Amino acid sequence: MTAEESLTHSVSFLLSKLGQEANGRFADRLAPLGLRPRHCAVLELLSGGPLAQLELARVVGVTPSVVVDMLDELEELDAVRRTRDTADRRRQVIELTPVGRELRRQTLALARQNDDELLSTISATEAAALRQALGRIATATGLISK
Amino acid sequence: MTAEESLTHSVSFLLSKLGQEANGRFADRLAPLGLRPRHCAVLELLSGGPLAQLELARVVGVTPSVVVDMLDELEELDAVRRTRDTADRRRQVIELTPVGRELRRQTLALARQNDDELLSTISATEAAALRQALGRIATATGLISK
DNA sequence: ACCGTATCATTCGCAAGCCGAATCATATGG
DNA sequence: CCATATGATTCGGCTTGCGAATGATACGGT
Repeated sequence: MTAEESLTHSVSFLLSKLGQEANGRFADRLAPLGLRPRHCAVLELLSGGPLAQLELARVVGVTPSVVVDMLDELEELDAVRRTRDTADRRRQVIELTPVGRELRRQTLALARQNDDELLSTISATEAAALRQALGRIATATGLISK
Repeated sequence: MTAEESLTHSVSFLLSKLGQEANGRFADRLAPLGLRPRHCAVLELLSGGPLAQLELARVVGVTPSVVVDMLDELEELDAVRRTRDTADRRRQVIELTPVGRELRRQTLALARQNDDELLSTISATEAAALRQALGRIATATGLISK
């Protein structure tokens, strides 16, 4: 019963395992849309307004070259539009298209489904506590913006 | 305040992100020992007694070929010993060496350190709730054995 | 006792995902 | 007007995992 007796009961281990699991399931749900989890963060960010690629890279936490690939794929789906910034023609301003907005709406619904599935085995109060604790840690470690 | 308004507040997203973060930090702590997170699960399992490689693969949730690599690395560190099963000479019986036991002890300590760091930003009661919720979900989804 | 089939470990080549360095266009300051 | 900095892009490489062959050994049927 002593919670720390084994690695498999450490929060770090559980977090890592469950994180993979959650991500995998989410990926499965996303697949029919032609999206992968990492695209969702981009759609999410862009829903707040247009951004330059470097900003996107910084906030999402990946290399600029990765952003290029992701945007290529999103552009392929007509989800985003790249337009040169007229003020600074080096920058690409990335903007959500109506298709992109709709896709984002769907990813949110799928995320909720995924949550429901994952949390179905615990009580509502436990789920609420979990959500709160995760949110607090994520903000404290700077993983999510506000 | 409505928790589901954005993707970044879904449990799936937070779990995935924090899982990566926890894993990354754990990996950093492990690096000086010459280990990576995935090795820890193996050390942990073997601490319960010798196992065949296929069993290891099944429980850890990776391909047999991956187990070969991991064991090669652990053997390089003198942490495990491979011996042919005399009853069935196809099987390799994997056993922890004293070095392996010591390494496992250290990985546990590092996992605790990692937990403390991650949980330092939330209260003890929140941390307990988090640990409980994660454990429940992990067992329910069959991610950890008992 | 022998042969075909199944099983375990291992090797090998492959694909995905991400990074860092090099490149090109454009901007900015002296 | 030139030197330097910056944004996007391309390219090559590294890591990690998988799945398909391979080789050794076991096992069941005849």
